[in-house]
Amino acid sequence: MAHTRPTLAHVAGKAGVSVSTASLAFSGAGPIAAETRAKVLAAARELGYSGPNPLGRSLRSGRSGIVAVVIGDQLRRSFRDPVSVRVLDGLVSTLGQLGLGVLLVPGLPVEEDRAVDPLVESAPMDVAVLIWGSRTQDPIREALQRRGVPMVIGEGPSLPDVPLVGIHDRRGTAELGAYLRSLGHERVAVVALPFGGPRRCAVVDADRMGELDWAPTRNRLQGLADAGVAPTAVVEAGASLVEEGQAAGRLLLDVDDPPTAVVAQSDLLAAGVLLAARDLGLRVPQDVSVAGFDGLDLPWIAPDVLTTVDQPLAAKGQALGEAVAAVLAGEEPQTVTLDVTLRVGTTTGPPR
Amino acid sequence: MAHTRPTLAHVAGKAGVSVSTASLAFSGAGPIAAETRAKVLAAARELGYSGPNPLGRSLRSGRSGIVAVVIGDQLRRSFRDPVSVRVLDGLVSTLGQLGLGVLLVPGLPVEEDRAVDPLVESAPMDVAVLIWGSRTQDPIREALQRRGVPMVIGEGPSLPDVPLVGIHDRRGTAELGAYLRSLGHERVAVVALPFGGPRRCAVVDADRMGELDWAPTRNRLQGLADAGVAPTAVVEAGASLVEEGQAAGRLLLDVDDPPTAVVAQSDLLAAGVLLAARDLGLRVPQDVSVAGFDGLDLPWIAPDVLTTVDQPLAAKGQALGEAVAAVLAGEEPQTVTLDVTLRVGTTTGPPR
DNA sequence: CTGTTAGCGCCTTCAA
DNA sequence: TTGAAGGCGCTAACAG
Repeated sequence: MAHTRPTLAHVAGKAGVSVSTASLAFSGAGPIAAETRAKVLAAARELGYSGPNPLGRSLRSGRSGIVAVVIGDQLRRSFRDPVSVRVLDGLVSTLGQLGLGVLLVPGLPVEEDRAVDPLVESAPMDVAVLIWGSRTQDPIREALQRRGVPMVIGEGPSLPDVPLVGIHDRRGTAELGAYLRSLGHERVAVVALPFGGPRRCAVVDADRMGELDWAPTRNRLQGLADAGVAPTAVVEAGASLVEEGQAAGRLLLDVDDPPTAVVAQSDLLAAGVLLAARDLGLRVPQDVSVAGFDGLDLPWIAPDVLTTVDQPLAAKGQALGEAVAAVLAGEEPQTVTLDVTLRVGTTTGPPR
Repeated sequence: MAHTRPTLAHVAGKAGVSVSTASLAFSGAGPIAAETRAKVLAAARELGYSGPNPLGRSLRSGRSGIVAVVIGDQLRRSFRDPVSVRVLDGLVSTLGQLGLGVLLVPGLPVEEDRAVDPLVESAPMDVAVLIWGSRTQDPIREALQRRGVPMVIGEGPSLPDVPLVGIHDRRGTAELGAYLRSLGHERVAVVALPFGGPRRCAVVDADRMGELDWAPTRNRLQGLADAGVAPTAVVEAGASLVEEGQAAGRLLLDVDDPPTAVVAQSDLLAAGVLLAARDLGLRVPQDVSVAGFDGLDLPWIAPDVLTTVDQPLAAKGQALGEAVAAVLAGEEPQTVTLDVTLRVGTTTGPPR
C-alpha cells in the first residue's frame, strides 16, 4: 500500500462503516450518531486522513470555492497601485468570510501572443470578478461567457445579467469641475487614465478620443463636461502611476501657454503632475492648480495636500464580494453605485 | 436538455466519435487524425463547449494547477508592504509562465477563533508557498503537512525535505554593523521586525528575546552581533510599516540618552524612524544615523537617501516560483540563498 | 440513523 | 488511429 494518500473509502473501511456515512461524519450535512462520527474521526486520525479531497468534492458539487479576480493590467503594475490594492483587500476579506478563495488572474497575458491569460480559459472558478470593468469587445469577458462562468464587474460598462459595482465618478468629477470654475479657472487640462486599448502616454486628438473604451476614463471626462469644463488638452497616461503622471504633467505644463489647472483622473497621476510642476519651478496652486481622484493619503507630497475626489475603496471591494455571494446564491444581478466626495486640499486655488 | 453545460460526452456524441477520441482532440496528448479533430472541434463550437471542465480534469489528474501563496500576516497589511508585493509579483509571473495560478491565502485567519484560515485546510492546491517563512510550531505548516501538500518556504527555518529560498541577511546586516562601527558608533539601537508571536510595538526584554521565533528577525539580529554590535535597545515592531517604525523611533529616540544610530530591519521601519527623528528635531545623520533593510526606492523621504541592505526581491519571487516547479517535477528539495548588498546613502554618518 | 447506488467530467489504460 | 471500460474521490438520493 506504500504511499498513496488515504481516501474516504479507506477511512470508512477502517471504521467499519459505509463511505457515505464517513462522508457525513466530515460534512455534517445529515444526521449521524455521535458515536459513529467519533469512530470515523478516530479511523481518520489513525490513517493520517485530513479531510475530504477538495478535488473530488469539487467535481461532485460542481463548485470549487474559487473566485477568480481579474486585475486590470499586469499584476506587477496593479500591485503598485494602492487603489487596486485597497479594493482587492476589501474583496479578499469579504470573500474569505464566505469561505471563498481568491485566484489572481492577470488582465493582460504574460505571453504577448495570446489574447487572454490561460487561467481565464481553464482555471477552476465559480465566479470571476473583473475589478476594473470591461471593454466593449473584451476577450476576457468573451472567454468567460463562453465558459459559462458568471461574472461580477467593477466599473462599467453595465451589461445585461451582470452585477455591477461602480462609483458616482461622473458626478464627483462634475463637482470638482464646478469647484474649479468657481475659482475662476478657464484653461483646464486633463491627465486621463488609460483609454482601454494599447497603453501610451501621449496627447489625445479627436481620433484617439473616438477610441476611448474604458468606463472610468469616459465617466470622469463626461463629469467635467457636465460642469461646463472643456479641457484645453487631454493627455492619456499609460497607467495610474506617479511616473506616468509626471511625464504627462511635463507634456501639459512645459509649453508656452500652460493651463491654469490640471485635473488628473487618479491621485497617483496627480502626484506626478505635482512633481512635474515642481520640476518646472511652478508654484502650486499659485501658478497651476492640481486635482486628483481617489482620496489616497499621500503624506510624501507634503506640505501639499491634494484636492481630490474621495472614493470608498474598501467598501467597493466589499460590495464586489457581496455581489459574488449574491451571484452564487442565484439572486438577480443588481447594480450598486457608491458615493464619492470632493475633498479640497491645498493644491487648488484661484488662477493668478 | 434545457440548461446543463455540455460535456465532452455531448461533444463526442454530436461528432459521432467516442469520448476518449474527443478528449484527444482537446488535449493533443496522443495521435489523432486532423479530420477527426476538426469534426470534434466543430461539434464543440456548435454546442458552445469551451474545453474540458477543469474540475473533472483535476480529479482525474490529481492536479489542480493552483499554487497557494501564504502571505505572512493579513493580506491588508501585506499589500501595503512593497517588499511583499514585489516578491509576490516575481512569483506570480514565474508561476504564470508555468500555467499555474496563485491562490491568495491569508497567513492569519480572518476569524480570530481559528488557528488557520479555512483555505489552508480545504482549498485545492498542488503546492503551498510560505513567503515569509515558518515558525517553530506553525499551525499552517502542520495543517499542510497533514494534508500532504508539498511546501516551498521563503526565509527560514530550513526544514527537511522542504525547498528554501532565502537571502544572506545575516551576512548583510553584519556588513552594515561593521560599517557603523567603522564610523565610530558605539550606541546602536535596533527596530526589529515582528518576533513571530502576537504582534506588538514595544521594547524587548530578555524574556521576550527568548520567544523570538522568526527567521529574518533573528538572522538580522545575529548579523549585528557578528559585527560586534551589541544593541543598546531593541524595539519590536508590530508590522513592517512606516507608522510602526515611527512609533518605535519615538520609543528609542525620545529618551535622555539616545543611541547614535538606529538600525531598522526594514526600509519602511527605517523611514518611520526617520520621521520620528525629524519630529523630535534631530538631524540625520548628525544627531542620529538611520539604516534600513530591503533596498526600496523611497523618493518621498527626500532629500534623505536611506542607507540600506539591498535584497533582490523580484529574484526571490522568481526563485520561489522555480522551486515550485522543481517540487512539482519531483526533484530533490534545494536551498537557494540570494545575495544582498550594503548600499550607503545619506542617512548614516559619524556620530557627533 | 446507516448503507446502497449512481454518477459528477475527465483521462488513460488496453484492445481492436 | 479509434473505441470501450474503468476509476480518480466524493456526495446526493433513496431505501432500509
